[in-house]
Amino acid sequence: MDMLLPDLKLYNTLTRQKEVFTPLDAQNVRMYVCGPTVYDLAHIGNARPIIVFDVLFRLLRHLYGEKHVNYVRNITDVDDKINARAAEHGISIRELTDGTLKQFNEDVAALNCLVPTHQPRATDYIDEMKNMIERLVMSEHAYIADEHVLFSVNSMPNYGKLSNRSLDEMKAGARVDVEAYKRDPMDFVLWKPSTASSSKAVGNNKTEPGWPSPCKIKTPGRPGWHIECSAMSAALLGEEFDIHGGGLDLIFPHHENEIAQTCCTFGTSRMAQVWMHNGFLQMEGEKMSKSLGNFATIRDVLNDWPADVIRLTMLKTHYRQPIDWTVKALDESQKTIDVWQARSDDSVAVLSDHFLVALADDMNTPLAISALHKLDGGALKSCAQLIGLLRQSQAEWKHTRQSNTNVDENAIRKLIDDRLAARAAKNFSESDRIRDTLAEMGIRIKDNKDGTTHWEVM
RNA sequence: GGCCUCGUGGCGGAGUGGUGACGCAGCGGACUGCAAAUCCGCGUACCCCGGUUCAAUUCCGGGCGAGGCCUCCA
Repeated sequence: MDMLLPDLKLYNTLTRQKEVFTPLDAQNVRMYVCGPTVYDLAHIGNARPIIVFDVLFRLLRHLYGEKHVNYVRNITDVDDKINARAAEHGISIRELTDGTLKQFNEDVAALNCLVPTHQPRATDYIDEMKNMIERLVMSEHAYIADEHVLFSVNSMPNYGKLSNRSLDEMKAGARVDVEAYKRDPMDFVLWKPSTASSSKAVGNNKTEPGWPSPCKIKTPGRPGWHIECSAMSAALLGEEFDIHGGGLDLIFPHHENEIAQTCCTFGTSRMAQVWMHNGFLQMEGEKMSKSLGNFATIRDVLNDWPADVIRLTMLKTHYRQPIDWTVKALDESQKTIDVWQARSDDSVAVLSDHFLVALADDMNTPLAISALHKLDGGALKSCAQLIGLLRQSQAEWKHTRQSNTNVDENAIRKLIDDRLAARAAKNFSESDRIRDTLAEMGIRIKDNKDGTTHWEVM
């Protein structure tokens, strides 16, 4: 049993440096990561934070014990994009979000990600949100205007600390029209009114979702996006917790606003100790977008590549760096997994120090992977499994690989037998021709010393 | 315009104030009828210009280049 527990160091966006991580309570290490808005299939870029923080979840469980890590990844199921999409498809909002959430859970499970401790849905926390909003209004951090409730950024001296920008700078750079009811252009919405008329599909449960509003506002309304995460994290992890993660793009305004809401509601000086942000993914050197035609859902990618290949490709680049998602990189990863599958076994599990130390150093997965290349047997398997790789048996892996091509085992066997016969007759041109035929089918063969021939999917 | 990243060999990608990680590709060898796989062996890489230093790819300053955010995009 390996007893090495290296110091975990994490890069903190708040301080812009790597820091030794000390949980507020080692018996209950708490992490919150912003999850998907369930209006459509998640794309491969969405898979990056899912996988990155899954690795961190696994590492924390290793360091602090499985029962002592509390990981919350929320589901945003109230949002204008959802309303629009439901109307477009002529289905109810709940039908859309239920269906999309089911697909998301399937995709994430297929990527070998552990299920978080909690996966709260925003609509189950409306009361908590309203409660926070009322507290914020009472303490004059928020105000009511035109049936909206807005957070007053000027009420918070530290506003902008996470993204390191001052209110003056933000105003100078503002590029959007400001609604007249805002006291300050940077004030953001905590609650907004819902109107049936603003929806194109009136009736049949397709109007904007609405709940009784807080603060004696008569019109039913719905929460702003930022307040969801503040309410759910407080409800499930408390007023202060350890790690808050998400994509780089969420630093501003989403996380900045979460901090403002949470700290001003509870009178605390911080929401999370450590703020972590993953970099973005590009497709073959270009930004992924539907207009460029290089948009891929997790499902699309899973259709072409095994989960281990996708995970390894994600983890070959450090989580804070941009990734260029290419077929070439995926191909390389597949070769690597093939080799690792052949080299690993279920013998005694030993975690490599080099591997663990690399992982503990701000999740330096590229360095950890380089350590993996030097391992074999049970050590390779146990280390790889710590980051969610090599969880399939060799037989399962072989099956996974074969399922990517159309293999007809009988036909292959027949060709191999024919080739063996040709070789026995020293008819090498014929045996080479058969080998080429097999190669075209995506089958690679090896002649063993004992005269038999082994085949596998390329 | 403001804020924040980043520029390492053919490619991907770590790291370090002073013995050129690691993987892929490539080359040579063993093996093979020939291959494949495997094993062994091969690489004068650190954007440019200054500065600090005995010594800089690594620290500091400037420049050039790329990307992200400032729009409820992971």
